[in-house]
Amino acid sequence: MAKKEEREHHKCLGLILPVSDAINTLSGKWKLPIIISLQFGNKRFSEIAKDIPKITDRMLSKELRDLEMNKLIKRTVYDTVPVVVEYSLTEYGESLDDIINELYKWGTRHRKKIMSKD
Amino acid sequence: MAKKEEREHHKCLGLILPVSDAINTLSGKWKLPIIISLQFGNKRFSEIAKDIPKITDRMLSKELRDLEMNKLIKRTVYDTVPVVVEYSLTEYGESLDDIINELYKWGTRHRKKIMSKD
DNA sequence: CAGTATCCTCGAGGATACTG
DNA sequence: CAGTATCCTCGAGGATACTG
Repeated sequence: MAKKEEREHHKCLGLILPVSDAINTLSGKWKLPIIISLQFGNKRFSEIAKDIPKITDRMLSKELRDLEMNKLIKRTVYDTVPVVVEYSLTEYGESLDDIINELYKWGTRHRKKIMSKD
Repeated sequence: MAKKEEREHHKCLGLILPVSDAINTLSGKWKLPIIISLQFGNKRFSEIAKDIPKITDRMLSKELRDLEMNKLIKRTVYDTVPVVVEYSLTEYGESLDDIINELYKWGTRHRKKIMSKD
């Protein structure tokens, strides 16, 4: 009967849609690396830049704005002389921890697999 | 002392590099949706296409080849008349389960957050 | 230090038509 | 059914120079 396939398809869609949402919000080379850098503490623009290999100022600036709009990080300007700008994870940004951990575990194994082969 | 920052930076890099590897291998709109579809059982080309909203034949074909090259899925041709082609997850592909689960959990919450706001 | 402005490349992804 | 071939768009991301 076709009923079963239909039910399966709906269960499948129920997984695909949220996963696609996550992919869209976290897409690109830099968003997760930036989050990871901030997991090690609040940081200033140039400190994040130093943490992430090959990122350009332009991309860092762009992605920080994007992450801030999505409430994943917070930008704080301290009214000192000279001005200090600090970025930090929001609680929402911290909730990415589990995803990052799983990506880390899988990526580590994958890296080994690739390295050993070629 | 600078020693501490250096150590922190290395720990940070140790996370960023494998995560970036994972991102590279799984990049794009379609790879994880395809994997998810195959988590529900072995499927034929057109069955996967039906599962995934908006994917085109061209992209499905391209991504299937890519996933096969990375040993995440397996393509089997049955020598029947007419020929039947079936795709399945490899064990390695199944190891993406945890990542997908975390993305699903986070994506579900994120979806709700977005929906309620605008 | 913390960015912005400008210009550019290239590849992901879509549209459409076709095939053994 | 299971794709391939061709053509095209657009935006992610890089390079470089500049600024309060």
